[in-house]
Amino acid sequence: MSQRGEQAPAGSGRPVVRMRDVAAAAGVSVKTVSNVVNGTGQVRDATGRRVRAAVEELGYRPNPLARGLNALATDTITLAVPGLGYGYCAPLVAEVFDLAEARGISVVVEPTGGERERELGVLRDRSGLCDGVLLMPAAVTAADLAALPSGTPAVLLGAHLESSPLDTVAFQDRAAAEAAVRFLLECGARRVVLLGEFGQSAAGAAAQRSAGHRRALEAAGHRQDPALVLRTPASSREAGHEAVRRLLAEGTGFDAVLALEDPLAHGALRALRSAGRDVPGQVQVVAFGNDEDAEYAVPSLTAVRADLRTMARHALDLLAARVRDGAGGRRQVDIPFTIIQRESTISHG
Amino acid sequence: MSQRGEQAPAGSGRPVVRMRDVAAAAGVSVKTVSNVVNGTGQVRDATGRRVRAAVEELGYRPNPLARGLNALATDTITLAVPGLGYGYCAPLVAEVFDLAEARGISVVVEPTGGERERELGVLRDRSGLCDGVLLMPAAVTAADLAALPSGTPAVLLGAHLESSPLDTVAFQDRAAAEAAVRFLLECGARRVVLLGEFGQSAAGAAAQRSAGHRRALEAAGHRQDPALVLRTPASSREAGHEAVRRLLAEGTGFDAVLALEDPLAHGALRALRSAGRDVPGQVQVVAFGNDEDAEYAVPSLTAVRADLRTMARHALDLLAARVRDGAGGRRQVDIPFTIIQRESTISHG
DNA sequence: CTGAAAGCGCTTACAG
DNA sequence: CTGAAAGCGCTTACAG
Repeated sequence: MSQRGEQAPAGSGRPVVRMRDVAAAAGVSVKTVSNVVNGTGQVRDATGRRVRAAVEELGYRPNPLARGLNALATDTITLAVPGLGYGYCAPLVAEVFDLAEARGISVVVEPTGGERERELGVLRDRSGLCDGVLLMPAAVTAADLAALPSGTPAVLLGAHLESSPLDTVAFQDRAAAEAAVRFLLECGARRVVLLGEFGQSAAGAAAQRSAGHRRALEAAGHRQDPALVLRTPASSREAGHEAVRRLLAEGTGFDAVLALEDPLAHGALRALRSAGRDVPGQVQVVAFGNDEDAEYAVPSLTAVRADLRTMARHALDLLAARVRDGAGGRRQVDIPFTIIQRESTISHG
Repeated sequence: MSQRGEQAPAGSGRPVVRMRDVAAAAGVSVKTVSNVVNGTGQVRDATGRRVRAAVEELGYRPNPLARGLNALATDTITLAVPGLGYGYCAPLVAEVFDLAEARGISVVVEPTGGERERELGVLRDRSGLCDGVLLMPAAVTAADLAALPSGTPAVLLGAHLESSPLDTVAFQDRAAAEAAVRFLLECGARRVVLLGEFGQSAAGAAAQRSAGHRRALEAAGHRQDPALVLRTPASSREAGHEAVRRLLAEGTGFDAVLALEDPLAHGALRALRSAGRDVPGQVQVVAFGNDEDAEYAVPSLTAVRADLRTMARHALDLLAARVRDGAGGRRQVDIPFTIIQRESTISHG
């Protein structure tokens, strides 16, 4: 006997209509209802109509939980990001939503706060709930990932974790930073401040970008002055503002700023303005980011922009392949970038 | 017989460890494992240890789908918003995540694109997948909601839908707009432009805010000049820029702008700057929003700010009560607001 | 084209 | 304190 009979669950006030109820109403078996609802098997026209009428009549909706329990597939993926407020998380999440929807899969966003334990937790615990995980790693290391029992299919988003076992879609961070600094040098800059938050991870995006900064300087016969590498406690506007304000107060000379995240650049602009420095006349500014704020900043910000939609598409493709084909050689996709020139740099050539 | 036996599902490479496997390994029944895993019932210390060891050993993780199927509760809520790029969606989603996590419930974000059909679809189809729905309505009407088979518990977020049957947490939009306009009048403004995107819905936030605008003007002995109500096609910076640019080109006189969304105000600022109008000297600007951009705009923006965290908290409380207690009188919570004075208005008193 | 049975992985009464 | 059975709502082979 059903433990609930025809009753709704206590307190919910929601009548539960089961496939069985529809079958009874239509005078067919549960299997036939299932066939009609899912378009599987063959169903006679008349039967189909009768079933659909009953579905309509009773307001039947299939229970995805029960369906998923059988399929061992949920048509759901988990997207784990530090948080919607971090860097390009929000726009990237939006792109993933968009593409996933077109493919008929749901997306569950799981914030990790950029904490190692929570990043690992997602990989460990979301198995049953979703077909795969898209993780934007902040604190987790390649060793952590290698130690994980190879569970849920997963794809890393954003940064390369060199020896990690997982598929990765990453920005060409080092190349992008290198290009940005080269660009600034061509614009006449000589002393380029690197402004950003550096995590522990030597493989993280910030480290890659820092390496690019150094290489571009060295290629041009300069060297990376440690005084010009500003490590901020966060990637906020406030952090950018404070770091540049302090640099100005110290009297350290510089003529350009490369900000690793958009908000830092906005803070830097404000500090420069307060100090009466002209941008781009005295100091040029370039920011990593995809932010529409960049266009509306004063002056508008020259930006190193990665194509988040392309990133989202590759990530979903890799994950789908992984879910379908299981383990196998690690795959890696690099996302290119473009420099969008705006008012914060001196146009040239 | 199990259809999978000891095999992993084809292609996934993921070994599935079931409760039954743990039970076998620990030499107990499935029920006992369940007791240990969930902390239900009584379990002897030694048994508990043995079970936990087996769990660890085999890397067992409970399947939440199966658990949910029984409980008819999923500890998951669906948060349906137009999209992360819309208005205050992203920060509100972030707040909901935060609070939900602390309560141990997962949040699935479902973008609706602000389309009526998709908004209704969420309410109809997410029943099995979650315990309740938080919906930020954009296109749906009270009549639509009334016509819905009373299914999933749901709470409306943001705007009041007067005769809707659902619980609501809303901003005091009309009162806020009224206060903002009154504030501008006290700052010496006389002709206050209302800049925003108005949906079809007469009950929407924009309509409420427009009503507040009118009432404040009338209370001060002015009247709402239709030429100063700018209906934008979107709530983007671009739309704000274009609308104000056109108003300036037409030569219509005005000395203040109340923007219904933050980005519109940024666009307006840019148009004013291009036209050489001093802000706040010639034109004062106030924006609805919670945006940290407002602080870093040039000039920084005076904002009407609602407390999104408070809104998120009330929404979760209402939904939890609804899930727990079922149908009953409709509840409604109003979220207050504050005006944050910054550089875009002339300080007074 | 349709049905009766077994199963997905877990929990909930019911017995001991 | 622990177990064997029935059930959650659906689907998947297997028969007809």
